[in-house]
Amino acid sequence: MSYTVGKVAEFAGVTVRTLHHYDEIGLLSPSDRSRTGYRRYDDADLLRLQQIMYYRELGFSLDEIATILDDPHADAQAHLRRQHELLSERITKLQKMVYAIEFAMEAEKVGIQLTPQERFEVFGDFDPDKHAEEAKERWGDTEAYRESMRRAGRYTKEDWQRIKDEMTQWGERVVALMDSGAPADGPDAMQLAEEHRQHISQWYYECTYEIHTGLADMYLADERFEAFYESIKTGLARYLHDAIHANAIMRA
Amino acid sequence: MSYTVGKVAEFAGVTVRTLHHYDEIGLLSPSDRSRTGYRRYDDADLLRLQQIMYYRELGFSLDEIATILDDPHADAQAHLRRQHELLSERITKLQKMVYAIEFAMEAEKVGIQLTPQERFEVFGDFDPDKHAEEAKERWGDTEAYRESMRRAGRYTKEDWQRIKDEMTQWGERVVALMDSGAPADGPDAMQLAEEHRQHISQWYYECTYEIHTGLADMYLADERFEAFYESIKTGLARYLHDAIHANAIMRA
DNA sequence: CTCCAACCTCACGTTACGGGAGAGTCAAGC
DNA sequence: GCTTGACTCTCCCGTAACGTGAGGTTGGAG
Repeated sequence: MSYTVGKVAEFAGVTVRTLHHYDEIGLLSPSDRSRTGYRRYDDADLLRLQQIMYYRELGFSLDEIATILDDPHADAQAHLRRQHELLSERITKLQKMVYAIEFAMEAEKVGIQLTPQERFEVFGDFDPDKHAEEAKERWGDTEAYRESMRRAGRYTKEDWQRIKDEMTQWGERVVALMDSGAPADGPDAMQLAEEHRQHISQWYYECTYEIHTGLADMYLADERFEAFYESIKTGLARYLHDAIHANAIMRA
Repeated sequence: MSYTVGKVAEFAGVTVRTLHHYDEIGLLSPSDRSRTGYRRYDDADLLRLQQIMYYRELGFSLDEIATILDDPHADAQAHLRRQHELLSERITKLQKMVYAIEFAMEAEKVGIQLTPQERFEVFGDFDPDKHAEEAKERWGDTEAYRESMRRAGRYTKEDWQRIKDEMTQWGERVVALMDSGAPADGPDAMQLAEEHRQHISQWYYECTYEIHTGLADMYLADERFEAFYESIKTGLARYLHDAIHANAIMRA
């Protein structure tokens, strides 16, 4: 079975020009041509293209990919194994970025100032990246964008005042509850934790139980957050942490 | 507090040239200059740079980033929320790719032929990507690379024969165990599951319990794998699945 | 036999910088 | 106060990985 450029381009999700380019630079030359000069790709070519796309996704230049793929010591399995490893690392890195974002969101909410170094910590050791179509189409005037903008992003000053007030009140209630000696995993504390989660979901972003416990961990693990909550009341950071966890476990 | 290009470049992990470029195209112009013409970046500039880098990581062009960041309707929180969402989607996509790789590795091992469409399914809707330094440095002659190459990638024909034999033997023992009526979550089945995992770890790639259960799920969920194992013996796919899961639960 | 879609080969344009030239600037040490 | 090495400035040309036609050929459905 052999395929034309158009077909290959179609199910590989690249343009015909890209395939022409790969042919030009010798990265992927179709193993055959029709007598009229049409490119004909066979299954082996497709396998190579697949490898190319994975490595490209992982940020290698076409030159590097050529060297990698033409290494006689590495077979298909070795490539897959390698790609698996690199992908996993990349996911870990992106997860760190997600954490950093959650941190920044929370920091901004309570007004903690980040130093420039802190802002860029997560960018420690990588370079640009592309996402293209999907992201492009999403931004602009898609439904998802309007939805997210509808939910937040343009509150009035009064809204912000209300949000702050709500939060302040909530804080007072937590402190009062702590003073009353109620346990952090009791029903009242859990109720307050749930309110906190819903407050975030309503005004900021959808806060799942997972994200919420992530925040709770942050309150304890990060000295800036800990200092912030401890300055309100001694033991508050841990109390919040425990209440949020108890709540998440019960409801999830 | 204000910073020079060099400082900013340093803790943002970009080159000075990049910052010059962003200034040229008006994406990020330092809010001040010294009387001798030196660029001076303040905290607001850094915040903007941080946003730029996140969006860049997410694959937006500099043009698009400019439009996005200059949207008066979106504040810092809105950007963070949006970035969080996009990052999560991206992670999901990469996880799908990891799954696809695991699938391809397993398929190649047992000799299942993939159609071109199947090969590219995961590339459905995105474009190039870069990873740069980290990946570049890793490839070539780093310790990690040599390590992985040492472990696999250049077996002799005899090695391959041994691997195949080992696998065949193992398969026969599983079938025999099934015939004997032993339960899939019994100690013998679990032992065979563990051997399977170690076989993969030894010859192919490090197969964690998590990956192993992923494979088990694949045996049931994917009709090609199911057909493959069912053709050996009816009920084998599920038997393997259950044994691997039982083993993973016990040992983990 | 006729189309139109798909293919071909140039060939110039674009994005996001890299890298160097040539010249001015800053701060630490003598 | 002077040197000197690291840092900065503004051109400006180079590169990678394609995008985007221009102008011409082919192939298969009707």
